[in-house]
Amino acid sequence: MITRTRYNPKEIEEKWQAQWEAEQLYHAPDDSPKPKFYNLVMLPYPSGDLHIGHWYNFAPADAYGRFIRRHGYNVMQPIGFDAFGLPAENAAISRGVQARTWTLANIETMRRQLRRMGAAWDWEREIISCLPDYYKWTEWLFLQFYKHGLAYRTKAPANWCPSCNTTLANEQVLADGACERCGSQVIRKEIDQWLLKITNYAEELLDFSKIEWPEKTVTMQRNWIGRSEGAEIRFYTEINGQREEIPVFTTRPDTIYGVTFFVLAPEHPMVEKITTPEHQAEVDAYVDQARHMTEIERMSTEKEKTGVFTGGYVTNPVSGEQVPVWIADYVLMGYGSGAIMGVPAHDQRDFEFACKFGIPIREVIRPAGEEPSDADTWTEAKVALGVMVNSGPFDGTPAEEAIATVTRYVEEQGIGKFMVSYRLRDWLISRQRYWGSPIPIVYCPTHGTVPVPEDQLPVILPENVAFKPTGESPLRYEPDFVNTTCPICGGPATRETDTLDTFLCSSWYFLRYADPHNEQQAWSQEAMKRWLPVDQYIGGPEHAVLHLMYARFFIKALRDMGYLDFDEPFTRLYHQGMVLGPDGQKMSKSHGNVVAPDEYVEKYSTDAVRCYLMFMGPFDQGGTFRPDNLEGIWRFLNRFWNLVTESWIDNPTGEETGESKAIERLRNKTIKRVTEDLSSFRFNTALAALMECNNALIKQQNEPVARSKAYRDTLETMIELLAPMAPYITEELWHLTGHTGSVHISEWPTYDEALTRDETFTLVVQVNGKVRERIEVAAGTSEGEIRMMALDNPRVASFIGDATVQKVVYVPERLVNIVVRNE
RNA sequence: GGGGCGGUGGCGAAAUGGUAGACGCAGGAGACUUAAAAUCUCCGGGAUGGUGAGUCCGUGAGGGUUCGAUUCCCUCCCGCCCUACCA
Repeated sequence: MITRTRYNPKEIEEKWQAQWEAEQLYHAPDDSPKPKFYNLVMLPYPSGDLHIGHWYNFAPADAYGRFIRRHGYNVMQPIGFDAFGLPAENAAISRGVQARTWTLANIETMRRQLRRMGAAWDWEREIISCLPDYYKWTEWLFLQFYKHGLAYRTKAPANWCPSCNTTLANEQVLADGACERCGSQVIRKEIDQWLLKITNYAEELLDFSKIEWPEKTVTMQRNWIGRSEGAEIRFYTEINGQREEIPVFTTRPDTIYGVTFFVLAPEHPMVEKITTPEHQAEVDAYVDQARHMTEIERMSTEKEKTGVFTGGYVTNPVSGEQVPVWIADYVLMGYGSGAIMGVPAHDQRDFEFACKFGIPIREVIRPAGEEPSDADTWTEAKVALGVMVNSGPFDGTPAEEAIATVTRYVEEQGIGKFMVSYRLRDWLISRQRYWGSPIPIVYCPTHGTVPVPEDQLPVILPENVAFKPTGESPLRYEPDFVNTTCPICGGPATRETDTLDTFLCSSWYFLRYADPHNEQQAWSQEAMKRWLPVDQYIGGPEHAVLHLMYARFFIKALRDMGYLDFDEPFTRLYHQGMVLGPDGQKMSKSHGNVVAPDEYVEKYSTDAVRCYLMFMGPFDQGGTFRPDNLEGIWRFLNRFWNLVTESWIDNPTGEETGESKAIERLRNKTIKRVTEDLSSFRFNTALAALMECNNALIKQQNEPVARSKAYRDTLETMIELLAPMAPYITEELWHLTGHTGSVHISEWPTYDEALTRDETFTLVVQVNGKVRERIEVAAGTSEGEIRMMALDNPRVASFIGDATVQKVVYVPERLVNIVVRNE
């Protein structure tokens, strides 16, 4: 027996939150006999506020996890915090609070917000990457990479942000050369740094055959790795009577006879040797100028080509011709060999360079059927493949064979070889910052670089540090941290004071969720077997090439070290869209259009906000947050609440029956629609189906059928179907209608395919493709009868008139199209 | 420059070869109310029509394939996102 009540979100949300936690309803036990499903969202940074973007990611992901769980899976849906990183440090500098204190306070706030969201998080598995029980294993992982030769230290040009006083990965520098975090202009600087050899895995990372990922993400990773096939050809010169070779990488060895100049990157070691005294000053000035630019600036295509002649010459090993050597910043030290052969006729960049500096342009490739022309009159390079011309013994080699022929030739002559080059570069992981995982390395005057023994991990990050605007890690000024003893000889030694890129922390956190409290190991083999890989990963497309590639690299490297036995971390991946501010612009503080979800949770309810975000439009497309539209969901939830409670009041026992076939059909159709929609992340149409069902039931609320068992069953089914999206209201209604267990562990409703079909259907009759009549026809009527009905229909007949019927197209249960022609 | 996604009522959208606009917002009219809010009922692409049955037009523009195109193909326009001297 229930009494009439109003939908009171605050009351029921708090009640069920407490109840679920007391029951540990969302804990995924390690010993369940059910099949596992690992449903993962990207762990948030603890900024101290769970913003609308988090909601848009997490709420639908949660609905999906809940949906899967109802199909009998042991769903693991963990949450944690990516807690190292710059904002904490900036807060420490600007407000004088400790980074750790600030971070942990933020985590506390976000935990509250995450709970209120009503997602089925398994809090037992929470991880916080800035706490020693987690970063101990991040350090341990670094040591494994080091021991297996995948971590190395070298002097490397680094992107350096003068404002943040830190190095940045290429990926963290914006296209205009600005720092991703603070927007200041990034410069280049050479310092000793640690890198991981992700390039060892370039080839394997190009294999996406074992994962179901969005095509666009696969494409982005493929482009990022940037594999190109070509040849290395060694040009040579003589300096002080010594033969010196300078290799170039080219994808177009067939253009070798078109080489009219040679370019070195300004940082190329040969620059010093090859420059003649009379060009020294000019070259020095240019090199110096290049150093002050970031790689991003240098790569800007907008910029006009610059460069200077070194005075030196090299010999083309194929043609024997001597060409001048220039230096120019459009040649990058980090790609290929840092030197190129200039072929202005057939490469646009070389063409622009040659035009600017008056270097000859020589045509050596001619597309089939094209007439010879004067290269000096060209306005752009001819980059298409073609027959080799002006190429000595190679003249006449057809387009299809040209590249292979020249490659084979240079191999035979021992002056070059076939080569694959990648755009991908090693991953720079050193950060001259305090708030990150320490790098467990000690520098000993006698033994050099010594890894901290594993039994001495973790190297603890000191908690009280002084920040100085020196550009070096504050750790450098912590004598208790810096000064240590050598693990080998026990003599005085110093610690590495750089910390690890936070992308390292997030490259393995999903492994730790499977075994979060293990004090002996980063993870156990049993935990890996039980939970990994991740079945469904949901997060923003902005991580397509950073996090998602680093994580793939980690899994492959750890597999090769023997710590894992699978190849890919995330089997299926889905990218949600972006929520825009009410003005349709990207949300940002400067625009003043940031939406705070808490405000709407307060005004309406958690369920309303969750459902609104899912109803907004397709999940992968995002959309504009329109506060007015929340009204619609709010009304729906209230109307549903009222319908259920009133129905149970009016008909407490539910024993009466009546003509209810139509209701049964509605129930089955709705189950089918919602099930199919949720399976493919179409939350918007799933909710629309539930609204339609609700509207249909409300229409019949005062009719006898409302007292039927079928009507009540349909309402119960609706509670069950809505539960993944609106967990609180459905749980309350589930109990109000007499159930005892949680709706969230009830079995997902099933439907009878036969009952999803109506007894009649509307037959559309077209004449020449235009709708002319609609006829209600009983299901199962034969095709012959239907054709007859259509042709005999008086309205249809009037449109046919005297014309001759050419053809009658019949689409079962849908339409008849009568094709006629006037004589 | 390259790659991707998108363009449908006043607005968010639905329909992926078969009734265009489901569902929802905003709006209008009415009911209830002393009144307002809430709630409920009805209306709603455009043109045309004794504004009645109906007819014609309509999914960014143009063309094509098809009995039939929002959906597939080609050309173009616009918007957003990613990427960018990678030899």
